[in-house]
Amino acid sequence: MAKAFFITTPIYYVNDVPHLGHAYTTVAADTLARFKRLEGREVFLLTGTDEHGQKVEKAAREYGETPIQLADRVVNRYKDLWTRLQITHDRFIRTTEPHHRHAVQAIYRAVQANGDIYLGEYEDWYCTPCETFWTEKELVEGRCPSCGRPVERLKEASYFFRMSKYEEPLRRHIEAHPEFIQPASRRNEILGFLKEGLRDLSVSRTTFAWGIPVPDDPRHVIYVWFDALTNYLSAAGYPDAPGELARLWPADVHIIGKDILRFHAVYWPTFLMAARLALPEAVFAHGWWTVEGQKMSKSLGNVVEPGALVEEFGVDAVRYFLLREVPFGQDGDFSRTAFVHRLNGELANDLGNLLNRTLTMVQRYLQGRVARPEAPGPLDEELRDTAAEAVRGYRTAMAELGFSRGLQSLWPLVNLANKYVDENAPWTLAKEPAKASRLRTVLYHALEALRITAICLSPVMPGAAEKMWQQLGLQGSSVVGGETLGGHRLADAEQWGRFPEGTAVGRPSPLFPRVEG
RNA sequence: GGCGGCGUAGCUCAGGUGGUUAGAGCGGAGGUCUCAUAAGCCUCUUGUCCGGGGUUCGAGUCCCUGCGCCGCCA
Repeated sequence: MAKAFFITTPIYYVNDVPHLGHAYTTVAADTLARFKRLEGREVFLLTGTDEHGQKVEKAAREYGETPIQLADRVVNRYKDLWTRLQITHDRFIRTTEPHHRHAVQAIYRAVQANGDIYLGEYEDWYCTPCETFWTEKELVEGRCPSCGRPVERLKEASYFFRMSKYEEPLRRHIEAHPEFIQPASRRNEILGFLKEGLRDLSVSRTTFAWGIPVPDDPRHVIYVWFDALTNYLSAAGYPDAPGELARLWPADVHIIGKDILRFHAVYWPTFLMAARLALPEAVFAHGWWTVEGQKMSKSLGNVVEPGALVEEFGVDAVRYFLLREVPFGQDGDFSRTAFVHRLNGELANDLGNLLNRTLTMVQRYLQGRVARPEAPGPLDEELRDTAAEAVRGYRTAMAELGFSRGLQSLWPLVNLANKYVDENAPWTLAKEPAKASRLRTVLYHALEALRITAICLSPVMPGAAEKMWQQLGLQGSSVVGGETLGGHRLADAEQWGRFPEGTAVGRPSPLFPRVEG
């Protein structure tokens, strides 16, 4: 069976309330998945939740629930949001699944069998009331960052992973594979981190119980990152479904936020090396959103709730803004004015209005019927060539996860189509019977630009693309559900002149109504 | 403190290996069409390219230095 294009999001901490950052990562991953399907690839998109750890244990106690009861209840916050954001994941994994537990213990044993696990002592700052170890860096003025009380130096028995052994192999791998850590600035950071030397890593804890027991020593729970990262393998069929594993692993890209880069670019690959498993092709760390210029935080009360945005502006505008506003990999700012500008300027005025005016003219001047174009003149050829260039730029950018560049490369086509309509003035042609053939040609080409644009936009704005498709009178599809438009592929956007003659276009209806600032 | 990066029009940013009048989008000013979501289209607007020094026939682009900002690490 052919290798599927395997994309992952992180698994999100089940007890967190989903915010803009979660939505961003997942929308980006979904867009890449849809783009790859549009290219004709078989895709596997994985997301899920991280459900172990002390915080869940503690929260459950406060609610008078068991940890799994809590997880079962709050996991729906993510599932519901992904439905609203039209995420087309193939699998939603939870680390509390028995299969995952089995996989984590299996990879632990594999690492152990390789001689890379040993018993040692973990020492750090400990807060007794919170039953939590903190690193020097996490302390706030030398006190517990959670409760503010004094901490003490404490040791506990812990199993260690011989990560230091893999410092050099990892460095060589990163140097030999420039695409392994993206963007390049993050790659440099990791190389810098490696330069200071890798220490062995504590991979078990005894201070809490809610986790996966260490095989043969159940007093210890496996370190949360060892547990969490393994989801990428357990969801892919490791260790008991070798056929599925071969179809999926290695992952083509782990899409993550920059805050968890080190776990993915250092810990994870060294775990895999020790378990004698292939490394993922790439880890792509995106940036962070501020809100109205300020850091998002609970205390500031400015946490953006993605569901509310979708409610107010629609899922397509939200997805578009997130991917268009900021080059993927860089930090960005989410502001209401910026959002409204993008929505009104690019989606309503440029794109939506182009669809609307074109369809109105086809209805009015051609009785809604798409007719065969005559031989192309210079203006027609310019539009055709611009379309080809737009799709080319789009395709290149999207394949590199350059979502913003990908969308940007489409707009010269949208803008030229508007200009093309103005220059050819169908409303004037319509007054002269002798120009009937030219009139049909001009409207045909305007529709053709819209057809191509709809195909290219479908990974980013599935719902809007589908509405465009329907208004254009083209054959039905279920883009929102993850299908491509009418089964159309990117190849269909690369060919000019495929709009079927005789099509009866639909009634125009504003695609993106303008909103008030 | 160590390593890395950045500082270009009001705003956000492009500007491989140095070469004629430094660009885009947004914003702002004016004009124009009427098919359209008070949309579209056209024209125009401004830059000590952070400061200083240097290399060069020639530097936004290379080197040194100062200032400011950011990231990773400690």
